[in-house]
Amino acid sequence: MAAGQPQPSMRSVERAFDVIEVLEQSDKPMRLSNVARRAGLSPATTLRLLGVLQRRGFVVAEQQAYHLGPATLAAAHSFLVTDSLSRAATPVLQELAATTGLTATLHIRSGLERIVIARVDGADPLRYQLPIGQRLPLHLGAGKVLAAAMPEEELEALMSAVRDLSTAGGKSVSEADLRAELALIRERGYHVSADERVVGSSGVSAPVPRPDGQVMATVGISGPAERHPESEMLSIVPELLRAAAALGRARDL
Amino acid sequence: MAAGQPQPSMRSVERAFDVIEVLEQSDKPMRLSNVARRAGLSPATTLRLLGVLQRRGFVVAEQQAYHLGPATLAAAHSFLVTDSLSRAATPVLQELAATTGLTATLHIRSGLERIVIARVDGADPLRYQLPIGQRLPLHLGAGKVLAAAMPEEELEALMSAVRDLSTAGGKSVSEADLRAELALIRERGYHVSADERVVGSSGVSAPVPRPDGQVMATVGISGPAERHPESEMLSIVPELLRAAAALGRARDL
DNA sequence: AAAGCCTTTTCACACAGTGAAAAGCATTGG
DNA sequence: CCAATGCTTTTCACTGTGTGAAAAGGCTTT
Repeated sequence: MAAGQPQPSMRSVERAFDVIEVLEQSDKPMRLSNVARRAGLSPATTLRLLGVLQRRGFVVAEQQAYHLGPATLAAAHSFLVTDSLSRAATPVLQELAATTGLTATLHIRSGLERIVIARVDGADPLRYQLPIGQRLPLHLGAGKVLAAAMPEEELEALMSAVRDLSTAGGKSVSEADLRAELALIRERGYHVSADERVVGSSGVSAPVPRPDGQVMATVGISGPAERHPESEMLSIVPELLRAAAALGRARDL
Repeated sequence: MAAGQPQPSMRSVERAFDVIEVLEQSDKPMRLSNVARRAGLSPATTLRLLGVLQRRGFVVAEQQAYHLGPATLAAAHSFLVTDSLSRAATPVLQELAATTGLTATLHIRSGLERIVIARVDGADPLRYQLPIGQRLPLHLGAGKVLAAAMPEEELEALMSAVRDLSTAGGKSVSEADLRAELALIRERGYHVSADERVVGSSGVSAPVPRPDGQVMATVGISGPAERHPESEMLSIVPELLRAAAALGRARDL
């Protein structure tokens, strides 16, 4: 395996993660019946799975409302300490943030989404949430850099998984539009965005290449659009590409 | 269920989490055979489990070395956003840290360990690692506050799980010693420690009660021992207890 | 008090998950 | 350069695990 997709099923294990995903998507604790419905499982099975997850600390039940538990944090901690990209991220992002005054972010692709792995805020006071660990789409903003590197098969899966491709700015986007943009990104090696995922925010992102050529991560810079015109974003590109290359080299300790 | 321990087994799911735990404990990527050995599973089964975990993003394989993946971060993010204690933690810890100048920490018990859920550094430059998500023992430092609240059965499990009860300072501790200390903590409602888990570090911790009386979390304050004598730690106790009560009340939004 | 919905338990069956063993690969050393 | 060792991956037939329907037991709601 190590990269294969022949499916030795493991149904019950798969279902356990379905439950985790359901709980992850909810922003508040869920009742059993609700979890079961969302995960497409019978209440009996769901109860059993939640029982195991609970004993393992991945789920916490407050009376009868379930949500994810502290063991998720312990696992995440291990990931951050072990993963070579994560470990390399902080200093690189810090330098980017320091020299540009903007917010620097590292995303890793996971399935048909991307996850915020690290982030360093620049001088600009545009700080929403502490978004480390947040799942974000692949078809908006920095996500496009990752989408541009996907094999056709997965790209199709993405297209059919996403109902509405239009941006937060309200611009409607067809599949053809998106594909054209991805081609452009592949050609140029970076992507400049504005008002895509967040209105009023613009940024530049570049792919972080792995030794084998695969692209599973992006580095990006972003900030409030009015204060930072596209020209400024473009001027950062060389430095961004240097940072991306540095991160790419970091995979072996 | 919701608090029960009748064991509807789910062997394969349980094993999946055994694998996660094994990977979590290792600070570097592991090979298949190694994971299998540590988890006590056959290579075939281990491979299948890793396959599922990989597809779910909970495990990443770099060539043939496995470690935890970015999906753990996404789950942790959801936990931090959803869990009422975590959400309440930051402001409370900030105030504690600000008024005392020390580091304030919140732990939650998970199984026979505790996990660092939130932490705010005080003025003192005693900052090792970014330890959020770290697993720490229940028999040292703030952990004792949690151990003191455990039902006898679980306490016994803890005692037999921990081989060596002695502190980092080198003081050897018998089971009777520990039990006596736990009784004292139950009586007083807080615990002052020095050189227990980390040499040169001392602190005070208090239990965070839940409405049902259960104690599954601790708030604590800690700093370098020479600069902060026990008397100073004791003077903080009232404020600490107030913080603990505030956190206890926070469980319902 | 009855109706409705939720959680939890029980049970018999089917097939998902299993490990032994074989087949492929890589690495090491003579 | 080939043999030997140790790892990963595949295959396969058996068995016990995981399964959902249905019943039983709790809450709320009206």
